[in-house]
Amino acid sequence: MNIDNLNWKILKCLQQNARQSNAEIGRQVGVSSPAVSERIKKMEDLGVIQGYNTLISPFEIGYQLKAIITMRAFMGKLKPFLEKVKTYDEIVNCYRITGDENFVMEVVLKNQKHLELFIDQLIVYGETKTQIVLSHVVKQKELKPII
Amino acid sequence: MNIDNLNWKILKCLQQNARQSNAEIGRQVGVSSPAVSERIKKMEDLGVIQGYNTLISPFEIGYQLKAIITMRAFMGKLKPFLEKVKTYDEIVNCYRITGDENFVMEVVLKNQKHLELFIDQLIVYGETKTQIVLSHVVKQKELKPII
DNA sequence: AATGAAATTGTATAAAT
DNA sequence: ATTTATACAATTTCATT
Repeated sequence: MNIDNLNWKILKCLQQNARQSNAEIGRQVGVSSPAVSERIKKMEDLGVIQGYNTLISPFEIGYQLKAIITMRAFMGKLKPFLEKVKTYDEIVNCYRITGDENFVMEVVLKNQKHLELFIDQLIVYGETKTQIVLSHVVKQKELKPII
Repeated sequence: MNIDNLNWKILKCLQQNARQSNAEIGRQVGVSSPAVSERIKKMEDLGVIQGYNTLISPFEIGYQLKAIITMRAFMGKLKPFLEKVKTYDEIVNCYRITGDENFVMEVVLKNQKHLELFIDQLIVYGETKTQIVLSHVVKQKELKPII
């Protein structure tokens, strides 16, 4: 899809605050609200916009620990893990990657005990490496047009 | 903050689609729209809700590559990198982590050449390890209440 | 802390350019 | 593809419980 300047402005608004009204976006980008509405709908239909999320502070709702867990699946366990991975509430994001390791996951946990129990579940599928998150230095940075 | 059952239901709705109206959420959870509005506002003020994002497909807008880059900062380069990291448009997320390595980043890139140029910028600050993302197996999974 | 009602604002649709 | 007009829906504010 060719994303023109106006669509980029709309995407910028939506990335900053997805809950803004179309009328408010229209005011910021200089078109009417039906124009905004139609362009957003088209970008949704074409898969440019994949959804609207709410960012929740894991800490505030009781998840005291965040970790990055990298996993190298055991022989024959990659496919079973691909099925299982969707069922873990702890895994917020999981990427399949190239290299020695097969998966990198962003996980949220209540405490150390929860981490231990969670790793115990993973080691059925592969060898894991756990890195505890100290801080979120760059958070869901907005995507910009490619020059 | 103590998040009661009703707030959890509201958060569930907002996580599924942040652009739903308060009236629509109210219908789903069984309260009036001013009640939804007030509870959302309180959760925003208390930092439980940190914002509303739009999920954009990097591929559709011309970022053909996604990578996970892990970095071990050189002596004396950790603090300078903490300043610099916010300025890179390629870095969508960056976590500071425990262990041998200091940062793990999720980056979006146009192509291989862009990746090469980007890594050239990073190696001023530290030693990097790049893992190319093959697929996004679990995508921004919704946070659930802790039992 | 939630509701109901009134005023304001936003959305959706259709007709026109 | 966008605007304007219009009918309908949602939001905000506030009095009430």
